[in-house]
Amino acid sequence: MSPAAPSTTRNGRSSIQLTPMEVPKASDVLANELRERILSGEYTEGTPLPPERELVVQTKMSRTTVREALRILEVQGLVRIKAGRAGGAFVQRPGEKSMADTVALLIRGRQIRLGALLETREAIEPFCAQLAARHRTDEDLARLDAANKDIAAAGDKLDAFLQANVDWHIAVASASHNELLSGLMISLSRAIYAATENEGFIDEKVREITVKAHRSVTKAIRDRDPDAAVRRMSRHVHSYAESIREFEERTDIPLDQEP
Amino acid sequence: MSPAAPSTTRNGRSSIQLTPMEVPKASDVLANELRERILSGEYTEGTPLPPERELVVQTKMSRTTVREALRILEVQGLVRIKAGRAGGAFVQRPGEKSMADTVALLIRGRQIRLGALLETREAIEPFCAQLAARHRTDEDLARLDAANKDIAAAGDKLDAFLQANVDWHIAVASASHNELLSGLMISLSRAIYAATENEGFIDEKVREITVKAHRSVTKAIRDRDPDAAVRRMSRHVHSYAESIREFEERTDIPLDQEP
DNA sequence: TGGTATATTAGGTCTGACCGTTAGACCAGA
DNA sequence: TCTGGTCTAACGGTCAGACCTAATATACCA
Repeated sequence: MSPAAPSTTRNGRSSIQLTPMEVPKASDVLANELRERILSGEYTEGTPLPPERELVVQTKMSRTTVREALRILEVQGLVRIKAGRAGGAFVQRPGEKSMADTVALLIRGRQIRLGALLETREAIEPFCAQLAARHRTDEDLARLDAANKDIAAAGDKLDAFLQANVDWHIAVASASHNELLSGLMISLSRAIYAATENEGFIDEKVREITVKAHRSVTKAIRDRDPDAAVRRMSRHVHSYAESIREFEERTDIPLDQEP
Repeated sequence: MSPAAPSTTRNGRSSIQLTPMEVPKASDVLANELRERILSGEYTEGTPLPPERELVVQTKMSRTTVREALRILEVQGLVRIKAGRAGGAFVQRPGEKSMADTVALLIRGRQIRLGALLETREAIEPFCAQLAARHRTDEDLARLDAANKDIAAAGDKLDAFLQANVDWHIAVASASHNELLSGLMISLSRAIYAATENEGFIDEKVREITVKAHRSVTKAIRDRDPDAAVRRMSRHVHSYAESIREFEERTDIPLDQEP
């Protein structure tokens, strides 16, 4: 007797079950192959892939297909494509940029509230500060100090203030020496920047408080005091978020509100 | 006299200054146009874009160009392309999936340490639990309970245990009702799952502790007790991370270590 | 030596054709 | 009435070949 003979239903039919099958497209096959080689480290950063016409010869695929595969990798941030002689597809490791782009798409596409962005920052950034206090280098400190200087020098120029503000937050994230966290923070910072740049709530007082808070967190990081860093950063981002929330209530113009 | 007449240099040439200009590719132009329309909500989810050949007529571009534009949007998760009759490009909002894919690429591409993943989870998840305790619905609770049931029923089947584990963590994230945070957690959970599924450190004791911890966090969420939720979750993910770190030291096989 | 033409090599775009898959309608046999 | 076969139209997927455009290497000339 066969060990696993398919049983039969009332129709007398075999009850073999199949799952929906996927038939990959040629361009996907090539893209996957190349992606695997890039991620495995077989091609190091900056290595040029063969020219399109050469890939056509090697793969026996049409140029259309080859180009689609390259376009996929380009959008995923795995290659950078240059035109002209000595051009071609150059291997690139995905960086904060592709991450930030995806986050930006998610935020716009899902109409994520500004409040949710601020909440997320409240979750991540204190921890970043803690790690920064543990792992900071002198170079990290220099960047923090530079940002503090810029933000003090910004005066009442909103652009300069916001830019220096973002720079400082990114410097903290970088000092954590956790690339994933810093990538997230960079994405978040950009998104919050974009969402607040046209807001009128940043007045003299907000700027003053921000400068002070940044300095005190910077000091904790300089002194390698993780507890103080996490506490002060937590307080800072929380109060910043609160003042934005208050401002939104006050002005009664809730933007990006969920339906 | 003309108000802004360009001065002339010794060459007799006009001294008009131009900044470096970018010449976008045709496919990018179309992709940007369509992306803008999708994100602005002009096309709602599920609406089909015109067929490729129709876009060719409308845009006066070649089919090659149109297809490249659609491919870009597909990779960015903004459309889903189906072949066959009544096929075409259907509008899609970017979701956790595209986020998770990008995170996965970043992790592999940058060779991010498992330790960094665990750190990141330690940063995010306690905050998720806190929000979950505040905003949970009964539906959220049902999912948590279901995951708890599955994890208890998993016995010593590693697959089932890990899957139920991930389900529970995702359920917590969803209960926070912050789509950005939950998207991040889903990406993270998948990555940690992928990095630990072949590890032998999950023994009887680890499973037991995990089940208990999940239950206690679930209770805090059920009781709408944010403080307890954040405290217990923090303790749970921290001790989990610690035991992985210990295991890695013990087995002395540091994987994905930075150079 | 230094600028300038020219050739070469790459990607970017276009055309037109054909293939493969799918939904739907219709028909024929059990 | 169910089941399967067949046909057609409407899609995306793939292909081959051509030409355009940009960037650069290189030879050339003042």
